[in-house]
Amino acid sequence: MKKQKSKAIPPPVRGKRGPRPRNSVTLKMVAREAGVSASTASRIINRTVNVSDELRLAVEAAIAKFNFRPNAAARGLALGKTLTIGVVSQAMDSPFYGEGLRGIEHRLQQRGYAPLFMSGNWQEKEEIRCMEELINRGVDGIIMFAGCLGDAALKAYARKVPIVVTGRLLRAKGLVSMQVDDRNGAMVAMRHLLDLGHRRIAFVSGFENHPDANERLSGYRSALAAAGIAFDPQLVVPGDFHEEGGMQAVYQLMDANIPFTAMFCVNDQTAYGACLALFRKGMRVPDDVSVIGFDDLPSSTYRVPPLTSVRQSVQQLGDCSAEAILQLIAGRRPQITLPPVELVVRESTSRVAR
Amino acid sequence: MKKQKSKAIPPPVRGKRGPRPRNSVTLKMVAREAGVSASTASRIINRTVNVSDELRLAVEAAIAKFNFRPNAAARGLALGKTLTIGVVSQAMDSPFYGEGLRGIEHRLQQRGYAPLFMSGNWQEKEEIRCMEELINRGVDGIIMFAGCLGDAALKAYARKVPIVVTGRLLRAKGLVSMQVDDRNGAMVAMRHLLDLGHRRIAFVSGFENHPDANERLSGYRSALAAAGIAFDPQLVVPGDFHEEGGMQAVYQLMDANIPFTAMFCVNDQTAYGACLALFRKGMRVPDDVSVIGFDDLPSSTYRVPPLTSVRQSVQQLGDCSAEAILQLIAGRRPQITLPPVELVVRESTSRVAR
DNA sequence: AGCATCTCTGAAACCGGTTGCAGAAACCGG
DNA sequence: CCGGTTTCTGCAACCGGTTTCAGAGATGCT
Repeated sequence: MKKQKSKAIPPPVRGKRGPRPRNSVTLKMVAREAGVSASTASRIINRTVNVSDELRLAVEAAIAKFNFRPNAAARGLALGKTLTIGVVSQAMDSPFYGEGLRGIEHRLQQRGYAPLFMSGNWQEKEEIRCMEELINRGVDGIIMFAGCLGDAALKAYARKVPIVVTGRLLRAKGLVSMQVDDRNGAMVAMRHLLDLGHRRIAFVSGFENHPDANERLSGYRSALAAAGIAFDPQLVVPGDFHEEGGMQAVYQLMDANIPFTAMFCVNDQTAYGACLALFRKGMRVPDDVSVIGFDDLPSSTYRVPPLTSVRQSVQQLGDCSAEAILQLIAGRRPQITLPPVELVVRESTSRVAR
Repeated sequence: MKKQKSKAIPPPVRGKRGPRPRNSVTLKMVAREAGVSASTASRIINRTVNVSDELRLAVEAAIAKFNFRPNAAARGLALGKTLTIGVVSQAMDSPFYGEGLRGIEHRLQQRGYAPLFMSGNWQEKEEIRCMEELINRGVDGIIMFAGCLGDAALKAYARKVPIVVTGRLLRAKGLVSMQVDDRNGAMVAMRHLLDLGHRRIAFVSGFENHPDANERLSGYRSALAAAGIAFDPQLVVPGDFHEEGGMQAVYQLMDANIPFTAMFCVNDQTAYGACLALFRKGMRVPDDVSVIGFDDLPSSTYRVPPLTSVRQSVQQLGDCSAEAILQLIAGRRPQITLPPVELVVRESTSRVAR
């Protein structure tokens, strides 16, 4: 007889608790105003069952009067869902991620979900922190936008919460991956340069072993092979997916006196850096060197000269990821196809000088 | 005697409810594992009171064993706070907002808060939707980053939740505003151009009546006045804070045959557009026309040529806003000062051609 | 030893919603 | 006019934490 249930203690309705200056209207208040119970009010709000018109109108009036909005935390707690999707990317201020995030935000919003963005800053450890944080905030799903977390870890997380990951191919339960056709995009870019008569084409890559970089390199090599041009490893220079990498690549090539008439950059930011370095070296784009990027960031339209690039619509990638995670949450196996890559010819490429 | 508390109804511990496949470890499970009650476990986790070392270790072990992380929704509900700050900006994919958001994110994260970003897309109605959504999600505070919502509405919201707003001056209870020194920044930019000998300086503005644009215009006029140059309204052209506006401005000036040797653009994006339009018109920057921007976006470093600009560190602005909202929540009246604006001279400005 | 204090700990009341269950009211057919 | 349905509605039990309050030991003091 550990302790025998009260009765000796007539529940002494304790007064207000300490910290409760919450400035919010509660369901109970609405219900009282409308002269119904909280349950009924809840049911009316969620259209769970039919109720008489009379009550419905009364409740709706009360809601309007108080401008009542149900507390999301409470609802989340009761329902076990938060209508929130976690999004892990690398940096908010990167034009690449920014565009993707916009796509995600737009799609989620129109479905009543809100995104919770977190940045991993290109560090696996930070990404893990983000995942943990998102999970214990109870997000209904997670979109990992071009992250660098290992496949195994990702699969493990997928057992706790639905996940959509972009930028790699990976199959697992509760997980969907989406990847743009890097290889094909690279071939499209290369074909453009080859058509313009270029034969010495440099490739500025990204971080070593980054899947996107590898795929694009693979496309680069295939296109060369298809054109019957021998692959010259000297023309492949590592980068960092940022402007700085593009600049260094140009300096490295020119300092080593390696001749080239065109550059295929792993992404637009790298191309920006390359253009600047070429400018510093007194080379004109495209008259002396043609430059082509990948991603077609919005700002590429406004570069001087406007940059030729391979469009993969990062925004659309984000949009599709959002759609996929929603379907995954709904229990369907999403079958989403990304739009094909597309060459956008502007003014940074031209026929090779003879 | 409304209804006399049970006793007739021996609380028939109902079995598991329908939808509860939640894959989470609960405090109760941890407590049971450690052989203590939930209350004690909670106290240990939050360091609310002293407990014997023995129990603490037991609980910590259990937490580690299950990798327990308290459910944020439940905690939020109980505490009345969510450790979440709502952030309303205009667009995630804008380099300007992206940078600010990054500053906010970084600061919040190191204080254990998470940002909930929402975009208003330059529409007051959308901003209202964001505010409502954030409030009923129970955010602890809101940062309105360069928003366009009316002052009155903002003040009204400030009575429900602490607010920090950037880009305008406004005093109200529960509200703090932060503004960069637009006027002074504009004067710094102008002084630079004037020092280089320019006399016909165009100003490309933003949306009409936008406070930032007005302040910068005011600085433009003051600098002219200080240099003893008459203000020529023909040289002031409206824009849209985007590249497109900068392009149109150049076309408008040149089509009207209005001579100018330099342009002061209301922000960097406008300057990008101006540079492109000048390029299209066959004018060289800076040889024929000097161009200066405002904001010093990261990508300005990598333009061709690198853009001279007034640095206001949007990231730092975000950082300060985050600090301010945290202080406001803590009940202190924040006393934050932004770093002063700073001229960054690069290669888009040069001495006027004679 | 006896009584007042102090320190820990657990039961139970909350936070603000949702929902299973059952009772009440309205509706029906015989 | 009555039992059987069907439709509504309210009570109370959750969701997973935090916190008040009181009870149990341990300690201190006379």
